[in-house]
Amino acid sequence: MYIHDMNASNQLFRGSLTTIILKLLSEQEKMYGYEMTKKVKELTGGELTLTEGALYPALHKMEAAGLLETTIENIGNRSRKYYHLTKKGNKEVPSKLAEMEAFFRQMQTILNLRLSTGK
Amino acid sequence: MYIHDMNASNQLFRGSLTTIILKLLSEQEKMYGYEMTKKVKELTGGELTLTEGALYPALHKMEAAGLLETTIENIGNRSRKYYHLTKKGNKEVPSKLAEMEAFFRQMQTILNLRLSTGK
DNA sequence: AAGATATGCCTAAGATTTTTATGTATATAA
DNA sequence: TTATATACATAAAAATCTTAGGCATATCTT
Repeated sequence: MYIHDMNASNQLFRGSLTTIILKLLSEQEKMYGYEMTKKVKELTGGELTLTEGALYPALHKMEAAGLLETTIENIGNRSRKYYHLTKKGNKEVPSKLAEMEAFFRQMQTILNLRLSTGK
Repeated sequence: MYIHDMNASNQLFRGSLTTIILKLLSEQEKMYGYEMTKKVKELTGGELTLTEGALYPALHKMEAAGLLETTIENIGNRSRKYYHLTKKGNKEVPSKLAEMEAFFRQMQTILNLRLSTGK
């Protein structure tokens, strides 16, 4: 993630997709792509959109990198490709989250933002 | 802006440079490029690096967009190009910060991160 | 005095990631 | 029947960053 430019407020930030995918799969065991897009929309009240054009290439890349594995399940005449973390993928979860957290702290410092501690 | 991928931890996040520049200049009236790189390094204890290769093109783009204006000052035999916010640039500060803040909140929701409220 | 580092600007090639626009197919709701 | 939802995917183009320079002056070390 470099510093750059965010445009529309309903989209995601360059540089966070891998971390989001790892996080989702660390909580849910297995998910399919379309499900992830819905999940992100749901979690953010529709404010963030994970587009399929960004998601699928990222999933394929992560699979090629050995972070994810897939299993196909057929629902009636349609099939879903479920992704789940490999051992390697699992190991990367905490470090990626820590990295992101560190980055956010730094950005808060620079921008002097106040994000609710909140629950 | 979309979700994507952060690599090295010492670099900046894609999509935040414009906001950082606006914020710095909203606090300091005028700054020159090199000074901004030092400021970011200082603010983050050396953890984030604003590279000149990313910064200068961004400054030029923002100037072309009418957000910034420049004045040259000569210090001995060397010159500095100071950037300052235009009226238009000034108006964009709060909305950009709000956008970034909203984005961070959403990411916290998804990633379940806890950033200290702090201070 | 020489050499290294710091200050200060800049660009260009390449890589990466995302946007936008499609394409295909099945299922369900209007 | 038509539109929307589900579900996968790719490809061209745009955007942004990394890396790697280049140039010039000033200061600090040895």
